[in-house]
Amino acid sequence: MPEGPELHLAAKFITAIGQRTLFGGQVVKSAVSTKNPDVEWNKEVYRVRANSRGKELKVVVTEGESEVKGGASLSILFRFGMSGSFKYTPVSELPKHAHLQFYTINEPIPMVLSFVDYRRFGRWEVEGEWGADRGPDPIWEYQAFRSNVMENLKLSAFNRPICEAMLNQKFFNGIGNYLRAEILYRCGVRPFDEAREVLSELKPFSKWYETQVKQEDVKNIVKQEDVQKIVVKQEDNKEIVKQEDVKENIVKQEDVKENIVKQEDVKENIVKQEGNKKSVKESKVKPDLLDLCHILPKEVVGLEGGGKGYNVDPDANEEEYAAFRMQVQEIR
DNA sequence: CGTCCACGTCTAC
DNA sequence: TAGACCTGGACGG
Repeated sequence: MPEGPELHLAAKFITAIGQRTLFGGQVVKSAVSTKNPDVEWNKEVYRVRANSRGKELKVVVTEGESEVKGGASLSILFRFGMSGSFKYTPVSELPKHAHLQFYTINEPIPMVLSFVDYRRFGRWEVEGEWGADRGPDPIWEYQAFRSNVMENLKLSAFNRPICEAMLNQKFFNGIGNYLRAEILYRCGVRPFDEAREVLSELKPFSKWYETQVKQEDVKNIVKQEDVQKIVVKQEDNKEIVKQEDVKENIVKQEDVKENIVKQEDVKENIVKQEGNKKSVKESKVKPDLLDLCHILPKEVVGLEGGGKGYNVDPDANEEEYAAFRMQVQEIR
């Protein structure tokens, strides 16, 4: 499933668990996982935490009950492929396709944190570094992300339709098939316009982001957008997002100047254009395509847009944590 | 039963 | 720039 936001949620999930839970023993690899390396790690007690960058996630294990200077540690870099996820379950309910397993100690019930990946397209590398061929994270390194695109528009990577260029992880690390479709849809850019042409029109520094930083008004802008944005359910989402649909439906556009997108077959998902124009006027600063590469993933993660999403507050109390754990034993 | 489809890379021609 | 790499769910006959 995983695009940038899901990797980020997975990292938060792992870290939240790691703050409460002691792990111990070996890191176990499933017998069927032959392409991925063994993880040489066997400590009586260790901690886990994780962080993510685009479509990569790093798990760090450190020896002992608390992180001590000079203590042994090891990091594992994951790419999730099409179906990777982390799950936290009782050992007695070890998920099918759990290809790498971290076992707890001292929990009421023995628990296991697993990298689950039924298609096995996912990869991990021991002590792997962030992919040198992958760009900055649009959520957490927005300025760097934007410059990386704007300063490289001359490259042949931008010689292609914007919808293809947006899957290039060298520039759009964390953007996948679903996000690129949603982003294009939201900013009314025709998917098959040349990337260079679309992007050359943008400012090197985001007007939207400047406004965001300066004024605390931002919330209002975001709110306004939220009000008339249609929350597309995952199922409906798939409808729009299929490549074929993109081709067939988004290609027809009439009033380019006003960014009016006519999508004919995407019945349930048409945002009324009137509403759109209105919002553009009211909010003055309309997020551009690159802004949306920042905003949309952020919304998915639940940092914006009304407190939806998993509440993985590391400082939550035990009760909240228990509830959270029951609710979300899986984050993709 | 069968065919198609899936939030992603990889590498071989 | 096609396949290859995988499992399994949805849906058709």
